[in-house]
Amino acid sequence: MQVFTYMFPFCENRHVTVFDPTRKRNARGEQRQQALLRAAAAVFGRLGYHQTTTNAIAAEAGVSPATLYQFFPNKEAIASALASMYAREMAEAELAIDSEGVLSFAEAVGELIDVCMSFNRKHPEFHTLVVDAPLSPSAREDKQVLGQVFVDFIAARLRRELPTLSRSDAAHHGQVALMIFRGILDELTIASPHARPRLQQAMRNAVLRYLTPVLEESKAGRALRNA
Amino acid sequence: MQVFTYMFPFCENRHVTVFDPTRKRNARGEQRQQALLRAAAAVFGRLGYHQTTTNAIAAEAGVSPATLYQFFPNKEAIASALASMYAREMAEAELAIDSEGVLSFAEAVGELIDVCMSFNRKHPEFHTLVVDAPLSPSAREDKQVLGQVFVDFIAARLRRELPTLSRSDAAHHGQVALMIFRGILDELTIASPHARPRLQQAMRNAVLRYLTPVLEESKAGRALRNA
DNA sequence: CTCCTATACAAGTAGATACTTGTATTCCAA
DNA sequence: TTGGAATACAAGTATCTACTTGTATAGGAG
Repeated sequence: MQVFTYMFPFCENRHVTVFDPTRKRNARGEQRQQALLRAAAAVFGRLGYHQTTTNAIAAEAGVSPATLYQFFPNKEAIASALASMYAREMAEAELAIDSEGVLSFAEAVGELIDVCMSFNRKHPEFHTLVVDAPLSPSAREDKQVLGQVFVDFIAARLRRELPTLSRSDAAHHGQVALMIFRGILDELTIASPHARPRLQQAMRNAVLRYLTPVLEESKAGRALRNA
Repeated sequence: MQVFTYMFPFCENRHVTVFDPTRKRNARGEQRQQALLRAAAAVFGRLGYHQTTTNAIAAEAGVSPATLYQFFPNKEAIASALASMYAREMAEAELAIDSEGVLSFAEAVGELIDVCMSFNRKHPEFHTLVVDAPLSPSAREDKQVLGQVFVDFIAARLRRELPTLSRSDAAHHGQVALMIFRGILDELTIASPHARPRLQQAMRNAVLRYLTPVLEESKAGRALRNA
């Protein structure tokens, strides 16, 4: 796989036959690129990452395979572009939750879970991209940052309720909450519409029931010490 | 892909050049088949299902690729044979838990989780086989049965504590417990040895904290009605 | 022994699919 | 208007890997 070929100005033959990251885009090109991303999202959503072929993406977008490679160096780059987009968008949505800080712990965590579930329902292809696709380093970082935002949200809320909780313990509980979320999300993405509401409720229960004892046990400890 | 070719008795050329499920094995053949399965397990464990090539399995076993196809019709069959073996073995181990029925709810569920975690640690390749590999119908059934054994174990224990709980609710909670288990297991399989004990504890906490309120809330309800 | 069959492998084939080549066409800035 | 750059695609190629072919050897039942 040749990612791209530099064509230096002093080079005789300057026409670009492979992807060139420095290439200028005109309006048509920008639209094509967006259309290709939309098409890729649709096909990834239908078939999953591995089953999706670049030819299928090109066909879905109504262009030839060669055209696709004018805009993306390879299949991974398409998945990475989408995954990065979604990861940043989702992280932003999480950061916007309760910016005034008026929600209770349970309300805030419930809202976090709802936001994440809605996002995954709105973009079903996100799941396969994050789970199955080999992403570029930069996309992997965006994905990792997204996870960190989730973890930090919960850690911050835990420490707001219980300032004596160490940062590392708070982060640990955030991470476990994320694992629980992902475990149930895996099923949610393949669940029948009929089964979904119950699972969504189970998701909230599972995460909150894991987290609240972290606060409760400590209150109990305080009560004991105060007695 | 040609799974096998029937060589009928009245056929002139009876030599078998592809896999034949009816073929008799001698001692050497049985050993080769086991060695191939062991080799496959090792490579699947190192590389995951998709990255593993049949050539790599043959090389690991020290045989030619052609020899491998004397014993298995295709790559999927190797994964399926392993997955079936493991799924049955694991289900058996789960069914053996607390056969005398002396453990408390929390002890029994804790034991279930320990058994499952140990098994996955002992056979790291099981995870990729179950998650990534396209299995044969029969292996898929074994996998599904394994999941059901986990769910039923928890459902039975829930109903033993709380006979008024409906079968379908009990099964639902068992399923959610399984999702939580899988979510944390995903991380456990890639966690550093240093991080593992804490995660194992988190696993027990997460599942038990999800399940115990099912019993507690109902006791609370009963207490209210009795007041 | 002797014949049939199981075992073994060197050296392939076949099919899928990510990606390229060469060239024609459109756009737009100067 | 015109030339260079961007867009577009028909028709490929290259590679990977699951799987076969043909043939040679070992082993056990009779």
